[in-house]
Amino acid sequence: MRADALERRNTLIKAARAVFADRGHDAPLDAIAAQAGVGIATLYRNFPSRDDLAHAVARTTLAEVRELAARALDECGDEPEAAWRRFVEAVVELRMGALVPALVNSLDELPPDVRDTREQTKATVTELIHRLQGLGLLREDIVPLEIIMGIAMLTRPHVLMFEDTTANLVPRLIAVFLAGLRPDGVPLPPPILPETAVL
Amino acid sequence: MRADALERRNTLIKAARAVFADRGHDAPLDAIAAQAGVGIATLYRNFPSRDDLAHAVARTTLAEVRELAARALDECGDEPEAAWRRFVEAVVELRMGALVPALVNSLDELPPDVRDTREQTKATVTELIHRLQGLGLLREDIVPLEIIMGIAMLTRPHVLMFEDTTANLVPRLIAVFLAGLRPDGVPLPPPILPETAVL
DNA sequence: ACTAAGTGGAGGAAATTCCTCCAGTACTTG
DNA sequence: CAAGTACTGGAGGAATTTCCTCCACTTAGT
Repeated sequence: MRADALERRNTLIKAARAVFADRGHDAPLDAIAAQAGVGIATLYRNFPSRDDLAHAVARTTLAEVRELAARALDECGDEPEAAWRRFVEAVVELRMGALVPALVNSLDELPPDVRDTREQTKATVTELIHRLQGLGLLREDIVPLEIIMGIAMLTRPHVLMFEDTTANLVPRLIAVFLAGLRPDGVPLPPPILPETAVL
Repeated sequence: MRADALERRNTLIKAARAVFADRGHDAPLDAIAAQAGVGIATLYRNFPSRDDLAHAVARTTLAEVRELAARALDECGDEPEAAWRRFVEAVVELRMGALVPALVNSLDELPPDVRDTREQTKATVTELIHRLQGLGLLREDIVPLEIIMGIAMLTRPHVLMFEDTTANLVPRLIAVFLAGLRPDGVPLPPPILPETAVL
């Protein structure tokens, strides 16, 4: 594969993540090509179907989250509090909410490698959160999935996101959510474990 | 106006709220008519434009929220904690997230009566939250708008919402959010007040 | 400098959504 | 309970959006 072609391919994946996050999984593919500054044909050549593109987005994003969780685990020894904060900030930045439709719409026929990445990411994130629970930084009565889903929901696309006046809103809401995750909060009703989810 | 026609009109508004909440403000009007179990012509006769319908949804929903806040204020004397819980539960049930696009897309040319209802609702909700802050049940470093927006974001439509396995997720996330709203949580960064918002 | 890999975007096909029209249905009133 | 009129449903053509192929042209790599 030619070097410039590979670069364009990666640009497309990034653009797709942004557009899926902003306008949902049904966003016109033309918009993604435009966002990537690339012709529509280039998109179709790289990703014959919408699902191919969605899976590529899932693959890279999940890998990034895994990477972030692994780093946070490393840093847990020294400064667990800061490590957790940085991890959440980075995940917020990734706009994971964009992944939900891609992963859920076709959980059954998910390509094996995406499925694997998902499992690995899930394992690493779970380890991180259990570690933090052990350290008394996160409440015990919550499962990792719920935390990730909460972040995903709060960072999903939103009309107001494009307004300058509310640019500050999402971080604030995340902060409240994180405050609610601390162990000194009021107890939660017991969870029912979902099978199907982003992570 | 004939009695059955009025009833259909109300059914349409409820259906529109549900469909807007589930599929966004751009949902096809046919879907709303279908959800209401009514012909498309009936929808167009009652609401010539999409905005007319959206405004009707906003009008009734905002009025309902105001009603709920007023009731919660009444009950604050006896059992403020339970009053707050019931208020939030009811607002969650209303799927306020559906309103955001309707109110924001055209804040300028919002019909006067909707604008008025919005102001009144805003005032009552603000009073309720200030009261609860005074009672030490809610943290002081947050503005009413942020609370409502948090609930709206967490109750927005979501692919997973339709899965039985995750039916339990939203209440849990709301519970975490509420826990984060309690005054004993960690302090939040200072807010920047948004001008434009649901409430 | 040559060649094969790669590109953009025009534009017809396909799908979706809009919205009018009118023959027919069913409240209401007397 | 009959008459009249307010109201209904949904077919279907127009308008819009989205898809996706095709090919003349460009450019990276050797």
